[in-house]
Amino acid sequence: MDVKTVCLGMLTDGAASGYDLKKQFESTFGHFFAAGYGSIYPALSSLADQGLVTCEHIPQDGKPDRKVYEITDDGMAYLLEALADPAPCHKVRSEFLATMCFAHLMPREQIETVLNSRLDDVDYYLNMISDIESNCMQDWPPGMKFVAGFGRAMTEAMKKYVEENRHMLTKQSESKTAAG
Amino acid sequence: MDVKTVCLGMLTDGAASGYDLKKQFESTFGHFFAAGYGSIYPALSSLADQGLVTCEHIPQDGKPDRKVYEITDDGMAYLLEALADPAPCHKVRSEFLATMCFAHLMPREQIETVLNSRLDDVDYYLNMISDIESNCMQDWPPGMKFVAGFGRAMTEAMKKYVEENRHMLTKQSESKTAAG
DNA sequence: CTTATATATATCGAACTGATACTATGCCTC
DNA sequence: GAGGCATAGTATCAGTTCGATATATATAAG
Repeated sequence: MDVKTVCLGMLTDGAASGYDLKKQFESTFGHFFAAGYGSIYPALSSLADQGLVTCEHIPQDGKPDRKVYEITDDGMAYLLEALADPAPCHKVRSEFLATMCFAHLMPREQIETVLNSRLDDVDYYLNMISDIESNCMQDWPPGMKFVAGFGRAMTEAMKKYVEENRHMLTKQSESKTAAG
Repeated sequence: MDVKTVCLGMLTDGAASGYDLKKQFESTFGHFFAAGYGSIYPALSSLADQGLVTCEHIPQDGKPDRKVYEITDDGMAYLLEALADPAPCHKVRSEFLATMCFAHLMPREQIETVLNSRLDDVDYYLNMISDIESNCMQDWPPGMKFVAGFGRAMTEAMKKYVEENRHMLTKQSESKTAAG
């Protein structure tokens, strides 16, 4: 399940351009699967080369052509095959936790800053997920509801844990006294 | 905070080889920051080139030399600078959730398989974290305790959510009837 | 009149992933 | 005692992905 396959899946909801997909990655998919132009455009080109999508060039005044991609029958078959993976992974890559492993090497104030920025990020995601849940939920399949709820549950668990356990990292005795 | 910096951080706990670090990535760090040989060895070479670590070749019978790396004063300074990032990220990349977005395109049985494999994975991580907490916690700085607890809290939240909400995805009406 | 934002494309180097290769010892099993 | 697997130890490589940047124009805000 790479960016290519996820783009293909997004196209089951209707034809779209790379720009459209990017917006969806930023809003709906952003909290569990990020992708930038550097992944999306090559993915769409490759899908078109393989005949899994068709591409219609729609000219526009001044702006570059809009390239609108649509999934084909072959593309649908390919997608269903990809969805048959019995054990799709769920990976976390956390520079935050990596940093906190070395909290004993950091001054207390720096630790507080990092923890606060994490909580800011949590609020950002909770807002994003609220938007998903309130604005667009009607037209979406039940899977999206499950995924949004998952994001909310995990993000709230993160908030709770950080708030309740941050004191572990900021007991005076630990900061700036690596040698003592 | 890339693999290089994390390796450097690990070396603050004592000199180690690439092989040693890999074992630590698999056990202690695995649940939030994965890295394979393809990242670790180039990272250590690069750190040595920059003078952030020293490398001692220890010959062995039959086996290749053990290359034991040790952090230098420059390396320590570099690490402290890297730790000063005020907003280190925490990213999720979930093929699992991406798959569940398209659950309405999958037969019910396939969805069940995916959910069960997720719960197996959850148990695997809970065991890993229990090992961390019971075996090695004494000698470790408070940051590691925080990080292990974080992993436990998040993994338990995931388990709870999946168990309580999986029914959303497997109502008969939704499976195999994308056209109906 | 300048700056920012939105629309829309595309590329590139650096980083990372996952698999594989190579060598040697030891242990288990058929 | 031959084959397979685990452990110890190194290393590389193709394919993906990330993050930043470039190009071009319209429109809104200051």
